Amino acid sequence: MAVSQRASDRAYQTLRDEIVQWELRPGSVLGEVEQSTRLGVSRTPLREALTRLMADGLVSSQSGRGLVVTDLSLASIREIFEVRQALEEQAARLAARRGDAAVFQQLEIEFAAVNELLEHDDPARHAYYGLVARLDDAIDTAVGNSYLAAALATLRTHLVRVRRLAVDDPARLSAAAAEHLLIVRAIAARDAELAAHATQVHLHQALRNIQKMANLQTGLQADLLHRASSPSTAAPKGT
Amino acid sequence: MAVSQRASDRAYQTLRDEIVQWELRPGSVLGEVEQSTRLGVSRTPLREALTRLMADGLVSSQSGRGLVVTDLSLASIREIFEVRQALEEQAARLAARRGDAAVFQQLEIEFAAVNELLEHDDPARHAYYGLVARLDDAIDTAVGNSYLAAALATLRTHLVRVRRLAVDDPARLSAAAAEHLLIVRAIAARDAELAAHATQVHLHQALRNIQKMANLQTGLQADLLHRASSPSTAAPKGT
DNA sequence: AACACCGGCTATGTATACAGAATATGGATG
DNA sequence: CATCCATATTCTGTATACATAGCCGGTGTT
Repeated sequence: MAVSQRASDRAYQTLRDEIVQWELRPGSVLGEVEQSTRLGVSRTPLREALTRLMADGLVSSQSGRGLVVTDLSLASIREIFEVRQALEEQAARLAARRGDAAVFQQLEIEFAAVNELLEHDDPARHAYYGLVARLDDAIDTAVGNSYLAAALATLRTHLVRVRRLAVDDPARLSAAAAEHLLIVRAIAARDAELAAHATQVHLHQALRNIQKMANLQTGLQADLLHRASSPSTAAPKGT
Repeated sequence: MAVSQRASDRAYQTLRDEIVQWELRPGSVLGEVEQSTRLGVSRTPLREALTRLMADGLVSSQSGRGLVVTDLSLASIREIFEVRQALEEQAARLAARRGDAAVFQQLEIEFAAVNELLEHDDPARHAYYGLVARLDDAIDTAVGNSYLAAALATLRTHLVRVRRLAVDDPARLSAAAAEHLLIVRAIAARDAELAAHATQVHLHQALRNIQKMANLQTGLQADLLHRASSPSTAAPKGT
């Protein structure tokens, strides 16, 4: 097995996935002994995993008493998007200047045909999000900036957490695909400023959609409790 | 003041300072036993410190065998500045919108009088860089975005490392202070776009200055060896 | 002489034991 | 009945012991 021989890596990835997938909800206390026994590793590698999670901002030490999964309020989502606007605009701009046009032309074709992807029976939208992930990878590669890539990587981790709240709106997904198409076209056409602007538009709409959904519900937090309580199977029971 | 009781914190800060101050040069191999004995802590907290340094991007595991202090080439400095442009422009813009004008008016007064600071006999420019640090803090506070603050914090760590290469130019420091003054004025006047543009100007000039100095020397690397020569510890391994 | 294999060594990765601190709890006293 | 203090428990933080894996050197064989 090439992946994750080290127990600390396994613990880190497991915990990170669980936090990102809302199996470990914000506010959950992560005791060392508790988690180490649960994950089947000793405390030493688990502590290393927790250290890395702290650096990611996924957990934080709650006033000296235990590590807790960080909260994800609507306010913090807005904060994440403020950083995202800055970094992704820059990434799109640089990718337009430096990218391999052929790569983005190929992506352009795929994004143009994304409606077919969305019509397939794919509740988790794996195909769609896989395409978005490939766009992210293509941008990272085109930019060729490890510091920017690292910053975007941690940011995207948080964004997966956000995604669990805002998905399931087919109309929004279709619109988002159209916005992505604009971005990809601009990059393929080597139009840096248009790529930057299109990215801004996309992020603005994405945040607006999240806020709209948050307003529909009577507070975001209340919904999280329901949505995260029924993990993988079945439809959430209507409230 | 609950400062760094934990041995892992002390080890982290010590190592981070040494890396940033070029006492531990790029390429230095950080063996666990070696460093733990040197710093007087056991391997466990030292490993935690190294984990955090890896997350910061100050050390990296060189092909799985041993942790080494990351390189800081001219290319990577350019990469750092690309991220910095994105983040600091956004920070300046948001600070202009949300900041307490009084705070920045006070900073404006101090930056206007910065030439007096520079004339004092202060080879390390502590007073000047202290003022810049207070501006950074004021911006962070004004923005009120923990994700942005965190991203800027790690970035600034790398920038201190860069600073060790590019300082010692009084003319540039004076010009930089003038650029800072423009930024502070724009924020105090609540002019977000001007603050963003002034920040871009400042960063452009700062990078240009670094590149100019790099060109004067016959390659940056050769100079690093001389400037950072602190022969006591950790010469790069090999030979 | 060159290459391959083997043995030892050093380094990391993990587990566990130990110490100190903080908190909760219970009993006693005002 | 409330409050305060003492004690016990449980947690984190640290140290050390142990296992394992990857390199280096040596030696033997081709």
